[in-house]
Amino acid sequence: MTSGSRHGGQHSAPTPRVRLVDVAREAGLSKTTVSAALNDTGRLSPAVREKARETARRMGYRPNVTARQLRAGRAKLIGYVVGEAADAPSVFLESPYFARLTGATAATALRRGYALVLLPSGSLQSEWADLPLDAVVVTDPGADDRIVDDVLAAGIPVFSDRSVEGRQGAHWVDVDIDSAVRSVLDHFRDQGARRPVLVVPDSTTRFHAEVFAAHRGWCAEHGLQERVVRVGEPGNGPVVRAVETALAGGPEADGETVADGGPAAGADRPDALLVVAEASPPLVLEAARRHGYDVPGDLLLVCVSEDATAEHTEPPVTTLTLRPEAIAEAGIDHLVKVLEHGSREPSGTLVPTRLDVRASSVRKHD
Amino acid sequence: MTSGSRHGGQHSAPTPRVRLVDVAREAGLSKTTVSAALNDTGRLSPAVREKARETARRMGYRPNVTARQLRAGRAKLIGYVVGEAADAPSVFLESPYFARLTGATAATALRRGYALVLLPSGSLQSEWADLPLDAVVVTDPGADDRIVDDVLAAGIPVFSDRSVEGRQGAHWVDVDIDSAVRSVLDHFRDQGARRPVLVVPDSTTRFHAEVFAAHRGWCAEHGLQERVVRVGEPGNGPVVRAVETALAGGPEADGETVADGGPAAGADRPDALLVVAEASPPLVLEAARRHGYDVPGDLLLVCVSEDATAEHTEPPVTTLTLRPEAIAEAGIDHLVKVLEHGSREPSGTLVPTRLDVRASSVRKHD
DNA sequence: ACCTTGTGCGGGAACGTTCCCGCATCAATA
DNA sequence: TATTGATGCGGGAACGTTCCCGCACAAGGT
Repeated sequence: MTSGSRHGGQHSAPTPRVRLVDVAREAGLSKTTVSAALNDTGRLSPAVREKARETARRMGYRPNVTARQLRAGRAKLIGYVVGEAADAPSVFLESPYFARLTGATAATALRRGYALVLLPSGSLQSEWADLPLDAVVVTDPGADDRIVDDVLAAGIPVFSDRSVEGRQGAHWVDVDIDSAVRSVLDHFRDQGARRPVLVVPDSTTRFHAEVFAAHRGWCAEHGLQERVVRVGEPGNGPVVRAVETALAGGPEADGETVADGGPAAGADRPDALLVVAEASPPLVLEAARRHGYDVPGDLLLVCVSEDATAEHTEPPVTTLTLRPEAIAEAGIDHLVKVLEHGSREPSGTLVPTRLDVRASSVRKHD
Repeated sequence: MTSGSRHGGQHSAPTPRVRLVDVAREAGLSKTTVSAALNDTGRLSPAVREKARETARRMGYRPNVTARQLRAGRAKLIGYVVGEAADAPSVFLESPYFARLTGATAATALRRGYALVLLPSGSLQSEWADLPLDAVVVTDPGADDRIVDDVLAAGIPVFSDRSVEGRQGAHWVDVDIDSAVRSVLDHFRDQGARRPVLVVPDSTTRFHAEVFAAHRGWCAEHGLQERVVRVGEPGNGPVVRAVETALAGGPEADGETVADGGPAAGADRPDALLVVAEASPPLVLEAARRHGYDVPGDLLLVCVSEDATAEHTEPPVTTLTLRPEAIAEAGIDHLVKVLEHGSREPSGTLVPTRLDVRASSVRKHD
């Protein structure tokens, strides 16, 4: 047992990786000294320090991260799950919002020294059970989602949205969707619209429930009829059909339901449309045109979307961005604070949105 | 030093986690026995096995994954990088192709017992250096990309596309884009098109180079003029402008260049369009309409895209899908084979594509 | 009666690192 | 010359697990 094939020799000793002791022996030093030299700690003479470093470099030494982690007690790993739609496995990334949120979260985490492990929605706990996760980020958990409970039960801190507020070991960052919805409705009103209609998914997500509530509140305060079309399932098809329902008249088949007074035809046609469901702006625009609307002449349009196509349509579509990058940064910052400074406060952060006003929601001056 | 606050006591001993020895002591057994009981190995009497399990359950024992990994020598962790566009940090997920590929890779890997760590493009090696990665998956590395070299130099196996073929420690899975491009051109020809034009990014990616080569080969074999418009940068804006260049006539400003004989106006107008650059199908369709084309009357259209909006346009757009799920599965299967069965073969796998023919590329029968 | 075989469990090393010490050595001071 | 203090380096434990052994004891055969 000299160099190759240590433990239970496989067949051809893939790469008898060089350890700290190997470097130490080669350099005629102790592993303690070499460790100190490489980590720039301890009291060492410059000569010895350089000798250790040079030897390590020459031998191609790379520290064993796992051993380090064991010593340190933390793996600097964060799990990342998107709740909701556990039935539609791993399609979540197709949504521009989640795509950008995911990318930004990974990048921010890495800059703070943490790596993000992608956990597809609906992952069994047996699958992430043997990952040394320091925390788990759960974005948009469904109301009946098991994942949050499972992770908390495993003793792992959870970072999610406001729906986990108050639970032991759970922290949250959320978007200020109440103000956002109100600001869009205000914008519609400023532009002269009096019959705005809202298209929103009929999901168990806290986010969508809050959109609905904010809209209801605003309508009540302004004495306006509440016009809502709810979309049964995600995807461009259902959303486009819901938009058509909203624009054409009464409720139709296919999962959509109309709450309270639905939009009516004729003189009562809607004059503004707020689409909160994730849908491609060009498709929404096309649907409006098919139903004889001129945007923004007859209909003001705002989509809650991160879809970049919005600025390339004719007219460009006004979007309300949730600023996923800002959410990611706020979330990771909060996480690091809790994990490293033992911040016991289960407080949360509210991130503001931004309305990018484009031609689709600005009334023409004629 | 009894239970709480072992090493250098922090301030309030967050959670003095229960270890194997704690369970053992509590149950009046040895750690060896408890370990065997929980892992269902060794020779134990049913009574003892159950006692150990019950005690562990009662005490809320959860094994330390890091220690396990140290013993096992592998962390079952795979890095995942998207090369190219290191300048546009972490936007890659917005492309439906990469989004689906990423999701599918994560899901497949997890099913095989590996977890995926998301490494934003342009990550410094100092950032992933202290991750216990068993392998790194690099999708679409740019020709001058440092990442592949860095990872290989770190002694970590790389799984990428065919561009890494032949390099020590590198393995590949690629898409059969040559056949794919030819099949689309054949399809155009079958539908009566004689002046197809190709829109392709001007990138250093192997994929795009191969698209260009396949097109050139097919044109030469069929004695057709080679019509190509290259797109300088990614994004819907540039691609749409490139499409307009292709449809309108000669080369224009804004980064596009026309190789060889560019598409001409008048009677020589193109009658088929193959867009390989990632772009929103509705936007491409709209651009064609703006230039007076009827699709598929005057112009057959095929997009290489995973964008789900393609089936919701009017007419629906024919797409060539690279089948990201299939690529992911082939890649991970190959990876597991190499990592676990020590398969030294640096061979690769070629995954076939699929053409989803829709109305946009089928000539009307009149 | 002894030797063998098998079963049930525990001791201890190993995985590779970090870090707390302790022991030399040497300069500076009494 | 003896005492202190600082400096430079190494020994060994610890992190929490798995797994190779070895030991005790019981049962079966001669």
